[in-house]
Amino acid sequence: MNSKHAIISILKTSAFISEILLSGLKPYEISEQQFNVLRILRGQKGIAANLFTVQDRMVHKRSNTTRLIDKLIQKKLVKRNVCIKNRRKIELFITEDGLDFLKKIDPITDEIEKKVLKNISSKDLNSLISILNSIN
Amino acid sequence: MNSKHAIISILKTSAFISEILLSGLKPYEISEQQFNVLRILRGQKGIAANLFTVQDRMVHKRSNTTRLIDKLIQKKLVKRNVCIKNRRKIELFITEDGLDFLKKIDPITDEIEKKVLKNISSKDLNSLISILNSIN
DNA sequence: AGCTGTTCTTTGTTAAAACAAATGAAAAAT
DNA sequence: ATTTTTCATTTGTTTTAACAAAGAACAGCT
Repeated sequence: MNSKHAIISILKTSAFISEILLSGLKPYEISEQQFNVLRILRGQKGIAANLFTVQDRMVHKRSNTTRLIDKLIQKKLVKRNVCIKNRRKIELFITEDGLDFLKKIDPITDEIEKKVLKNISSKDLNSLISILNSIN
Repeated sequence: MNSKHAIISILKTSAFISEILLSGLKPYEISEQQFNVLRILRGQKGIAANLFTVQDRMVHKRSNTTRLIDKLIQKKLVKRNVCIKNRRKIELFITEDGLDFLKKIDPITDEIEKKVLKNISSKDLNSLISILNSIN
């Protein structure tokens, strides 16, 4: 009975946040997924990531990561090399341009994130995180 | 600091649930959004819904509701009339076929919903719902 | 070496989402 | 009564997601 409510709340809240984030990103002509990949690569701190690694950390695992990254490479935000040790694998890095780009957008997403959660107490925020993390 | 964690948890959990739901729906060849619209129309209990009403209750508000409903009409799960009182509006109803279809799928989604949340106590479930509802 | 199976990534194709603009109908204004 | 404005939905176009299948590279085996 409550399961259904909880599921709907999660899905709706997520869609609500996504829509706000997307409209914040729009002026910069980058999709939510591209933005996520870029942040994953920044999180690597110079260590190469292959497609599987990226996909594993992505929010939406069903999307076509190759083509998503193609777009980022077109924009020169990401660099792709073939791995010398295992030529099936690729090595992905964020470029300097990519880092600059993120630096420009960070304050915007930070503000959105804070704004969205402004009514939630710090205690509730922690409960929320821990409950959600026990789901997946 | 925690805002970012919370946002990511919400988005990831939602994507996780969506993917499971989608794979449950797949054998029935209906998308998550089509399924949602169908449930919204069932919730109307015979009262006509117009596009705006449906869109307002949908999880993803950016999608093209006209074409989404076209698909449901093709499948004869939904009926669309022009409203006589105001011919700009349309009247949407779920058909008998639509109700039967949902009756067939309900147990599957119910089971998924329960399974996904099986580790969450009833108390936590209620906190979760109330925290999320205070976001949007 | 040649064959077989497995891994990692790409490509092709179809369906759906995202956005802008257009249509048609009613209401309001002149 | 005609024009303008607003409303509700549809249509057109481009981008992205979803899925299946192919391709290239490696590892293990005989």
